[in-house]
Amino acid sequence: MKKPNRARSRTPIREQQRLDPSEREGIIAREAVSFFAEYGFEGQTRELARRLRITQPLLYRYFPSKEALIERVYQEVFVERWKPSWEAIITDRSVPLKTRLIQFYREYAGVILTYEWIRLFMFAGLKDLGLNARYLKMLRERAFERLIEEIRFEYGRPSTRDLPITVLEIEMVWGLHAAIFYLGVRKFIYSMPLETDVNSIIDAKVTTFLGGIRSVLPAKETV
Amino acid sequence: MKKPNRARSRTPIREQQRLDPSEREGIIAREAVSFFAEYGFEGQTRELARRLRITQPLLYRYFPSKEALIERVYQEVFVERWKPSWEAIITDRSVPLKTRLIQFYREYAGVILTYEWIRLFMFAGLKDLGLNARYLKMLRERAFERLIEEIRFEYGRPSTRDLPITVLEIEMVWGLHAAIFYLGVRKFIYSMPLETDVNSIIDAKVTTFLGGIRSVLPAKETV
DNA sequence: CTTTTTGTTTATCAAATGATAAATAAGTAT
DNA sequence: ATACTTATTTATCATTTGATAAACAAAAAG
Repeated sequence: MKKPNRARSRTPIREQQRLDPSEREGIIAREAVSFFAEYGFEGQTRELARRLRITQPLLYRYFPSKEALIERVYQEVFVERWKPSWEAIITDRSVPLKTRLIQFYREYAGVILTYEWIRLFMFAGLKDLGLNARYLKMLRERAFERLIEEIRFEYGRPSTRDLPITVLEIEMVWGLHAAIFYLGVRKFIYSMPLETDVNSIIDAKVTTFLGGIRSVLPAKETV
Repeated sequence: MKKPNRARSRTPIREQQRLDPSEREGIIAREAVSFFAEYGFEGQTRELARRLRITQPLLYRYFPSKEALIERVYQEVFVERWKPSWEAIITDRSVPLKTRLIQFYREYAGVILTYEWIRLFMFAGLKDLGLNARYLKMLRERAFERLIEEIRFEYGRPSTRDLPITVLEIEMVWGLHAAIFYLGVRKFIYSMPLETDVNSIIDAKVTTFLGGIRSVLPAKETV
C-alpha cells in the first residue's frame, strides 16, 4: 500500500517522485555518505542534490542543515557499521586465540577498508570534531582492551583488572591496527592499488604480532 | 596621519611595510604552509591574508592564483624537506645495517612527523592530484629499493638488479613505513597525544622488521 | 469530484569567496 | 625637493553556496 511508485504509469523507467519520507530520507543519507566520502565535507549541497536527481532545497526538508546531514553520515558509517558480534569473537575462549584474532581483524578490515569508511574517517579527523578520538576510544575499550585481556590469559599473565594495561602492550595493538588501516589509506587516499591479498596480509601481521607481544607482557611473577 | 612608523626609525615595533618582494614572497609561502595545514586547501585567502597582516589582494601580486600558492606549498614541504643525505645513510656499508636503518628512519621521522607534513600530505591525498603517488614513487625509488638492496646484500642474497624486488619484500617495508606514519596520523589528525617516545618506537619497529624480513627474502640458491 | 495534505520545485536571499582594477604611499633615483 | 617606481591598500566584481519562502502538484481524505 505504501508502494505507490507507479500505478497506471506506463513508463516506470524514469524518475519516481514523491517518495515516502522515511524512504527519501534513507536515500539521501545513503547518497550523502558516498558524496562526502568523495568530495569531503566541503562538497556542495547542490551537487549532492544533482546526484540524487532532486532539487537542493528538498534536502532541507529532511535535514535542518548541512551539518545535521553530516552528523547523519557519521552515524551511518561509524556507528551503524560497528558489529557487536566482534566483541564476542574476541572473547570466545572455545576458539584458539590466533584464530579469534584473525577472524576479528578480517571482519573488521572488511568493514573499514572501504572507500567510504577510510576517507570519511580521514576527512573527519582533519576537520577535527573529536569524532576520531571518540571512535578510537570506543575501539580501544570494546576491542583492544578485551584483546589484551585475552592475550594475558593465554600466556598466564595477570588480568588487566589487577594489572593495568601497559603502554607497550597497547602500542603493540596500535601497531597492528596501523598496518591494516594503512592499507586503506594507500588504496583509497593515495590511489595505490594493493598488490597483495588483504586477508593474507592480516594473517601475517597477526602472526608477527602474537610472536612479538610476549616480550612486552608483564612478568608472571607480578601480582 | 596614519602610519607614523616610517622614516629610518630603527624601531620595528609595529608592522614593517613594503618588504622586498623575495622576502615577502617567502613570508607568504611560509605562512601558507602553516595555514593550509590547519584548514586544508579550502582555507580562504582572506583569512590567510589576515594572519599575514596584509590585505588579500596582495597575495595575488606574488601568486597568480590560489592554486599556484598551493603548488608552492607542496614544493616547500614535500620537495625541499627531502634530504638527499638520507640516501647516503642507507647505502653506507661502513656502518652496520641496523644502525643505518635506525638513523635513516629517525631522521626521516623527524621531518615527516610534523603537523604540517602529515596534514598537508593527507589533504593532498584526499583532494587527489597524484601528488601522493608521485611522492611515494620517489620514496620507493630513492629509499625503499636501496634499503632492500642493502638487506639482500647483508644476508647474502642476489642483488635486486638480478632478481627483482618481490611483493613480499616491498610489503614489509611498507609495513615499517606505515607504523611510523601512523604515529603522525594519531598525533596530528586524531589529536591523540603519543604516550611513548618516537625514537624508541622506531628502534623497536626496525628491530622487529629486520627480524622478520629474512623469512621473505629470496632463497640463496636462486640465480 | 472536491478538498486537504504534503512531497517537491521555483525563485530568491545574504554571505562568502577568488580575483581584478584603480588608488595610495613608501622608497629610490634624478 | 621632485619625479619615478612599485609595494600595498581600497573598492568592487562575478560566482558560489547554505538556506528560506512561496508556488506547485501528486496523493489521500471526505
